[in-house]
Amino acid sequence: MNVSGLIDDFRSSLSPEENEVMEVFISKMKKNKYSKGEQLHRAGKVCNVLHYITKGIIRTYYYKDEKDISVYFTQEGEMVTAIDSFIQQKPSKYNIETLEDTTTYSITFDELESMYEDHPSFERFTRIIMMQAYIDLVERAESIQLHSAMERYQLLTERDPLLLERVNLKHIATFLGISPETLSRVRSNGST
Amino acid sequence: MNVSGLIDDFRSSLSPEENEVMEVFISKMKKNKYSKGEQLHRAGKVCNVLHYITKGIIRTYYYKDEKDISVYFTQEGEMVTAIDSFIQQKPSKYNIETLEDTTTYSITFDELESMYEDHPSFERFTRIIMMQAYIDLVERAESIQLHSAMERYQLLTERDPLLLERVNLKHIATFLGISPETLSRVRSNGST
DNA sequence: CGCCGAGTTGAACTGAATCAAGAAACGTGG
DNA sequence: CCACGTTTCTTGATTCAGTTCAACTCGGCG
Repeated sequence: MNVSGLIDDFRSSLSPEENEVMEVFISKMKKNKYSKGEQLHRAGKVCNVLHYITKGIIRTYYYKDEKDISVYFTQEGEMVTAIDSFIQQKPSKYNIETLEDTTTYSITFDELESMYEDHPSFERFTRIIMMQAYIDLVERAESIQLHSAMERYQLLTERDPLLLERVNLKHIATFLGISPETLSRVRSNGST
Repeated sequence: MNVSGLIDDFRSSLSPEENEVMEVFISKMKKNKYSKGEQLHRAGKVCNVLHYITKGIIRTYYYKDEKDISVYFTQEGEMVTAIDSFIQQKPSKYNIETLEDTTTYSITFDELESMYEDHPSFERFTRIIMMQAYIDLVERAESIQLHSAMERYQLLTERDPLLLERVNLKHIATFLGISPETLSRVRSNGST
């Protein structure tokens, strides 16, 4: 899960009483600091924490036949959790690690559930986030299905040029669904 | 958007007062009948209708470089809308058509919004649907990224063998992200 | 009976993976 | 701050899965 802009964007669209609910939400969040290379979540475990990143960058990945496949990169202003596990509270297939020193604010699954109980209007927050996340994912799925390695790389450079500075190319490669060698060639050829 | 089982599954997990909200929801839905080949939505228009299918099958597709690409097939017990448009009320890139004579129950975007207003707990309905849809889509995106044409075809035959009986192979092919020729070969080779 | 779309089959071609080797960058300890 | 080993990235040669183009088959349906 990986939603842009989110909290600020969301809050600006809120009514006063909704904003109050958001205050409660934010007050429940706990600050965390992680150093580069730290593991936030391991595959096989149940993930019950949702992180909002204020500094740093986090990689979500898993193993497919021994090979490490990157699924998303989550940066400042975005949220990350092992989504498969968090939603259903079942063991996750994903690993989550920091790629830089990172600061997050986190909330647990239980706290979130109790938010829904106490403040039904808070469901709206998650609904809107999920919808946006869904649309982003549709775009990603289609980009993999329909675009060549070259096109996918170019789309990424347009959408998030900074990411290439922050993340190893081998991770970018698996994220794009291509081999590191192909990514290298795509980058040196440039135009075609 | 394409969620399995949904209304029945969902209702069985509801508390009495939640079930009441669902009654309101259902009472707002309007029955529709379409014949085979009818167009439910056209790309470029804003889609403000959500359909729940009780009979028939519907194909969502769009054009990429003149080519018709199938995105999903929605069957009985599932919901369909031009998701990109419905969520944000912007013009859609998708077309939606029936592949058989089809019966649906539909609700408009405005009615749904007013449901949220009047019954905040209804947000939960959409939240849970979106989450499930999200997880399904993640699986689909990964299947395209990581599996060969053969594997994708086999996954589909396991997950939904009936679909192959109801849908032209050329549509199955674009849905799987392969050419009709490759699909044909995959089907005749069988094992490998 | 002949047409038409759907599906199959064959041959040539191509984008990307794989395998292998070398170059560059990185970081850790002395 | 340099030296060394490790990891990351590039480059080349080969191979392969899947596309494209083209011809052909089959099953309706006017």
